[in-house]
Amino acid sequence: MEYDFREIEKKWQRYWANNKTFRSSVMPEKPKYYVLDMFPYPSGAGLHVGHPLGYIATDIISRQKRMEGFNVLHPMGFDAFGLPAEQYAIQTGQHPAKTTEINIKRYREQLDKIGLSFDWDAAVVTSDPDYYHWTQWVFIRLFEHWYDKKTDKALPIQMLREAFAQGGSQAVEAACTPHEPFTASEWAGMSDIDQQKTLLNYRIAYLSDTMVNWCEKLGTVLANDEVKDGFSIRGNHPVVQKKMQQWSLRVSAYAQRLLDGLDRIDWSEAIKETQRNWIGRSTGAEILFDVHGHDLRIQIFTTRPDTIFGATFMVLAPEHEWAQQLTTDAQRRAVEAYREEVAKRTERERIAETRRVTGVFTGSYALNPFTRKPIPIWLADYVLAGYGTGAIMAVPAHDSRDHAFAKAFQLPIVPVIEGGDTAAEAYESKTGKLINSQDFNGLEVPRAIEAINAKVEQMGIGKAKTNYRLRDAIFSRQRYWGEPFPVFYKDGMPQTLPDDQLPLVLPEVEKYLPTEDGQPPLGRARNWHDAQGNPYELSTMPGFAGSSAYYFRYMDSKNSKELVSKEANGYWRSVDLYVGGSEHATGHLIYSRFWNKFLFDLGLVCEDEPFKKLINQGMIQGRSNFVYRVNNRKYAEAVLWEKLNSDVLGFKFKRDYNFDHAIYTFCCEEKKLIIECSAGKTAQKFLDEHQGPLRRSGYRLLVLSIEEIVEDLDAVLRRAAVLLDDREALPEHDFSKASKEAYLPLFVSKNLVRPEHQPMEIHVEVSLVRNDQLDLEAFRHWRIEYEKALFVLEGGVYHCGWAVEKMSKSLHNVVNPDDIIEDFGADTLRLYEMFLGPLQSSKPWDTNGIDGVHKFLLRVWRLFHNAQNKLEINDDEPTAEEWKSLHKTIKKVRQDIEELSFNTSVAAFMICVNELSQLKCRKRAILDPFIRLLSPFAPHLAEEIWQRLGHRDCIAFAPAPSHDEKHLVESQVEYPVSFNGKTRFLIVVPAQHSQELVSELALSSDKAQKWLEGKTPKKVIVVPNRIVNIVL
RNA sequence: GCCCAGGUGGCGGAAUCGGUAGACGCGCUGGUCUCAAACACCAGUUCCUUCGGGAGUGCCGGUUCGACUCCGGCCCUGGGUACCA
Repeated sequence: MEYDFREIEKKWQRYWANNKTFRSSVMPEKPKYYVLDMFPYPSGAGLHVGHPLGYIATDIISRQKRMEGFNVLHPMGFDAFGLPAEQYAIQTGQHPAKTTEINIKRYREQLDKIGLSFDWDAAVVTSDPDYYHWTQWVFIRLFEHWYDKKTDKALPIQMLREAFAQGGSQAVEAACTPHEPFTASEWAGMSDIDQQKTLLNYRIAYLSDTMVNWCEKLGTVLANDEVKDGFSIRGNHPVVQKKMQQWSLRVSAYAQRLLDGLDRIDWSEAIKETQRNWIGRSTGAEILFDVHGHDLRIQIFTTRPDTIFGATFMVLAPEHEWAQQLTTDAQRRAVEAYREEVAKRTERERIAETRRVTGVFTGSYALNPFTRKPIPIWLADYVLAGYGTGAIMAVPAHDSRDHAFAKAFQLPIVPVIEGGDTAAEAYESKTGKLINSQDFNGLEVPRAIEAINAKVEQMGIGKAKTNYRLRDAIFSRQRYWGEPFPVFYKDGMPQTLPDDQLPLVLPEVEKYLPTEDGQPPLGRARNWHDAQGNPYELSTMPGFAGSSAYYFRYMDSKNSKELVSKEANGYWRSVDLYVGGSEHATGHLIYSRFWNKFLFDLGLVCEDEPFKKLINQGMIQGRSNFVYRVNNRKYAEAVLWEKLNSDVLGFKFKRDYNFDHAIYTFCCEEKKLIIECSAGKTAQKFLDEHQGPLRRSGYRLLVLSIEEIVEDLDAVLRRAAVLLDDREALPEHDFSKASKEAYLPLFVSKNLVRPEHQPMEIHVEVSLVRNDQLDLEAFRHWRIEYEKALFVLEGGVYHCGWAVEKMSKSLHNVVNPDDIIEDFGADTLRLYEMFLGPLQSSKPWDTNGIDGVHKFLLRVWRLFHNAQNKLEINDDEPTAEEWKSLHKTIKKVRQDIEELSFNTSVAAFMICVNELSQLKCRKRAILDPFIRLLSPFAPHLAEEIWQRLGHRDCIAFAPAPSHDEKHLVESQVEYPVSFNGKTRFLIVVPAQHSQELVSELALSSDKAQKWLEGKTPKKVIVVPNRIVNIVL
């Protein structure tokens, strides 16, 4: 083999590993570049070709940056805690650490084969105690801090204690769980336990009773981003709402900063928008409404205080704390029934019943603070307890949900903004003047909002308020395979472990299931308590715990004293380029920004955003292949009918011939011949029953087995022809052979399939198909039931159908990178993944196209080697043409790399190689920079050639070539000449010609005369170096 | 429903400060080489055509000397989100 990629790739992968070529360290004299891939969860299935897409892209960037003189940090690791390993452990008893280790090993092998320049010395594995030591350590800081709204940062709990001692709860403005206010003396009078309970309302990591997403099947709670449509994202199991004591992280405290930070980072607008929606900021007002006959004031939240005169009723969440008190005796039974019904309903049912309006009247009335008119108070589940104040003023005229509710329960609809037909539907637009609003009539909406807010504040019944949809993240999981909390309980109150006792290592358990009394699996661990016998927390941390600060550990992964040293963090700062899938938009990418900001507040890290630039690589979809299994009988009848009907036998046949209370498949009336198709087994029986009666009526009966029609249609037709020829001849029948193997699977090539064959589309393993042609032998061996399959071919081949679908085992379209590397090499795989299309867009994988890039690499090899496969290179001075080919490629490729447009840079390389091959260029001055330019894309090939060229250091750190404009200047310009915008011909003009001269040359050229048709042009436009357009 | 991304040959895709639409590759067709096949190499390949040319970047309209690119309206596909007041 002239280009022996197997040998070359093995050699250089070994070289890089042995020499630790890509090991990174702090080098203050060099500029840094930190490029990171979202680390994978090592699943049992291994990598398919879709996974390394982003890794290859970041590898090209890393290699390019190294050659540009940057000190590059390009690490990889494993997000190793997770449900699949634990589910597997439950099924098999195998320790999840064991399977995880095996899976990691396999991932590592697969990644190594691709030639990725990772610094494996910096690798982290989240399930490694040396790693989760720091996850636990950060958790303790989260527990030991609270969020101060005045300085807008996290502060130590000790400061909060001091503030409470001095001025009670009024002394601070903190992000906290709502609770009764207390004075300094009340604080001083609290027991230690009560003080601890109170502090939990403020801690950033806190324990509380909250409504959680409980997944019975997984036996654990899930965060909002782990649930979709009432089902768990992992495993698709039903999820219900349940109140439980759980750890949470006060992410909501950071809502505004998480929102503001988005404006300072270079992420795709789509992801930023998703995060903005998830954070869900809305500005409005909280307003108190008196309750008629009660000494209560209900606080509502609204974004439309301008519509307060249209508030004709009030709605509370069914779980609202005052729902009971507000219920009158007459309504009590109805209210209780409704509250029970709502509580029982699962999240899933609730979503399924969206748009079904339900609710119940409490019997009480609130007073509209402006009109003092009583308005009924209802309970309805379209108002959520967890948002705003859990209560709204309903304005049916200007809110569609309120409108639907008012319609359903015949409540009044009063328009207060002109411009809509509010009897029919809600007018939700914020344009128009106020009506029915006393003093505020005539004001435009924005002005009215200001005016009413001011009035509300003046009346002392409310104030402007901003709300966020973003909820605190539930942080405990009732599972085994996760980070243990560094927490023990004393007198029922949580306490964190001292730092010197970290890491708290995950204990062994004999079974990975919950205990008999419903405790999490850690309830099975022996001695799961501290030295004093205080029990440890039984929950473990969720998946996102380990991935929220991993990018800091890479900076200083061996540091056993700190999360990250000041020095390492100060040098690497934050990730310059982060690449991963967009599915993490609302999970990982929010949580890690939150952790980062928290660590920033504590002065532990120097940047408040972790990922400067983010790219979402598109999914690689699978390309499935199909075979078409047909109904044997339908197929046999169809092909036979096609022949009989096309008159090849010279007689007219009828189909579905009705005779003597029976329907026969085909009949030639003229010759009184009936042809019947029958499955082999039943053919003899059919013959015995029908032959006699038909003969008596003067008909002859030819029974054909389906098998013989399928196998040899011509022989069948010959037999029929004989019978048509000779009136007297009796058909012969021998079903002995056919009857044995009735209905062998029959597959018809794609273009021969007809709907009347009743085809079934069957996914076939894509490795059995090449260029959409089926390997029949391999297919027969694929499945035992296809061993004796019959095929109807086109031109000797079976053509498969295809479709683009998700790459998945069940669709048999998974392509393994190892196989591609075995057949074509890692450099070809790398190049082809990039060539497929833009990094960010989804595109189907099609192994068929890979020959193109492989041939390209072969041509590169031949550029340097002669027919004897010996390096052949000379030191001749390149021609202008050769210089130009090289330098335009350098310019294009380097610009494309900056823009992450790798598909076009591969195309540019191909063009360059085609040109240089054409020119038979073997000049060192051209090929030496060329191979350096190519090296980030095809590093193995480049290293090998680089070494053969006589270089002793490896190409990975050779200087990147840069282009020189002087080689790109043109002496001649080719102008397309168009008439009325339609291009007609080209003229070649010296580059220095003026526009007037170009215009004259265009008009005077021979070809122009034909298009001018003697007319004088109205106008001639010359765009320098671009185009000439003649307007007639 | 709302938000985002995207609709270009048989396929993946290229070209957007408006300036030759279809680069590059696959596939296909023809040719050279070969006993033959594979490989390799060369030529062709948007569609229609009366071989003059005409049409063409989801659809309709607009701006312009000129529109895949800008503007208005609509359709379709993919993704996200869903009673957040």
